[in-house]
Amino acid sequence: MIKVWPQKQTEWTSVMLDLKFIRDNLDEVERRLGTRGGDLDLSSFRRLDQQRRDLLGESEALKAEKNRTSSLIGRTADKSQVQGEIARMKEVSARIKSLDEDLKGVEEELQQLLLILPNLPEEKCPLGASEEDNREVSRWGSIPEFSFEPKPHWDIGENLGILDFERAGKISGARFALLRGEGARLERALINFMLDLHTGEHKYIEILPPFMVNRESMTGTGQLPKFEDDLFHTEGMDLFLIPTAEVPVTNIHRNEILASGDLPLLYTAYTPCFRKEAGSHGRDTRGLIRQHQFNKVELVKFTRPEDSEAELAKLLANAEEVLRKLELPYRVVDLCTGDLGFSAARTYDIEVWLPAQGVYREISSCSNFRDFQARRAAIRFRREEGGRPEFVHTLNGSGLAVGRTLVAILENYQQEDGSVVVPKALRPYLGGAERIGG
RNA sequence: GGAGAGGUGGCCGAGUCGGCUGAAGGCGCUCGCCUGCUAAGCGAGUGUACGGAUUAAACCCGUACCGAGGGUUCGAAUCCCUCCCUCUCCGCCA
Repeated sequence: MIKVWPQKQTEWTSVMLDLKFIRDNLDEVERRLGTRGGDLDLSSFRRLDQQRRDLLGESEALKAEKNRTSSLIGRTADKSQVQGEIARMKEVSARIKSLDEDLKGVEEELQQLLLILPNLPEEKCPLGASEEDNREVSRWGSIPEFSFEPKPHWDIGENLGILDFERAGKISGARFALLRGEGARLERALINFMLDLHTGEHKYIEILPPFMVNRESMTGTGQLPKFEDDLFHTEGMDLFLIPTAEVPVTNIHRNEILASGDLPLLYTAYTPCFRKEAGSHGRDTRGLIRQHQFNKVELVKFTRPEDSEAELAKLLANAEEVLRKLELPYRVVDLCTGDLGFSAARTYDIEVWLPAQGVYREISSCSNFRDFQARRAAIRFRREEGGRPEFVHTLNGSGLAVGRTLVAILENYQQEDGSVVVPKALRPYLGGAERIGG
């Protein structure tokens, strides 16, 4: 059904948007990418693209001549008759070599340019510069009322002896946490609860992928080359710690051609995630919200192009279902063009209510990448046997960020006596316990 | 870490002292024929990317691709160099 790993490298021309599409729609591409804000310079594209095609044309014409003449030389028994041809071909070969060197330079320049171009936002995305302009699309659940001053989760957790930031700091440093006893068990319960829900009710296939990946995988999903600074890199082996399961799971089918009948393909994976959080100094310094290492259950889909929009809605609903079952209040926002991630064409964030801060905080991000990652990673499918390969659409979303879910439970279910009630849906995963502490 | 073997099309598998091999042969698959049905049999077809041409796609023309990159040569799957990967044995290890 599904083919195994081919060895072929991704064609460099498939690094972003269709080369022909950019060429033919330069103004539209410029306009739509412009809605993301920031600097955008496509002026060199036209020049490089034209140079490339000129060089390619000249080089290939000479190669055609070389092939013809060499074949003639091969068929001539008496080589003395073709000494002139041989001498001429020697010069043609030198010319080809020179052209190809120029071509290689131009293509590398073009590739550099294309690899750092983000995806085109969908036309339906709200226009805007920052998260201020995101559009709220729904709210669910009722915000809990407290007869006392609700505490932040770090106080609740430390008081219960289930969260230990101080010792984590000693062991590793800032932005690390240690879970203990019922805290550790709660985290593990959440992972199992989420995986069971997505594999059982939502029919995703469970994956346990490698947590370290190579450069090609990181480039395929769009983390590289632009965001290397955010990634942990291993010494000596050129491997990166994954910042999300999206990377290894989407790359499962890199350089593959799937059958139409395989789609949509649904995967879910629990992994730890590792992020440098460079550039976020001073933000969320307390608590579990922003860590160098955190757990996440991810949902990944491969779909046919015409299905991806509907599949994004389902993916979002699948992620929302986790919060509904846990009875945690949340809202969904439609990210504006300026707040979209590099690879995403459309993104819905789910934000859970955190009483101590009195705000909604992101707990899931569900995106449609359309063919952006599929191009970079060469993930294709055939509509029918013998048909031309087309790019699939890829999607993914958190289902959910486990640490932040634990935060939400501690804060929303906290009691005046310092104990925390366990959501009903989670009790079977905690030996039936109804409460932590107290 | 040490020793050895190998990487060819969807798969298996040939490639002679470099030349007409995108690549024999087989299998699979698709279409057609034949046959009460099935099986067998017969015939044809069956990679991808880029560029050109085209209103556009297909067809067509050209180029490239036999793990990757470089070299020798008029010409390389075939010769040389470097790297990567896989397998087997030994060692080490959860």
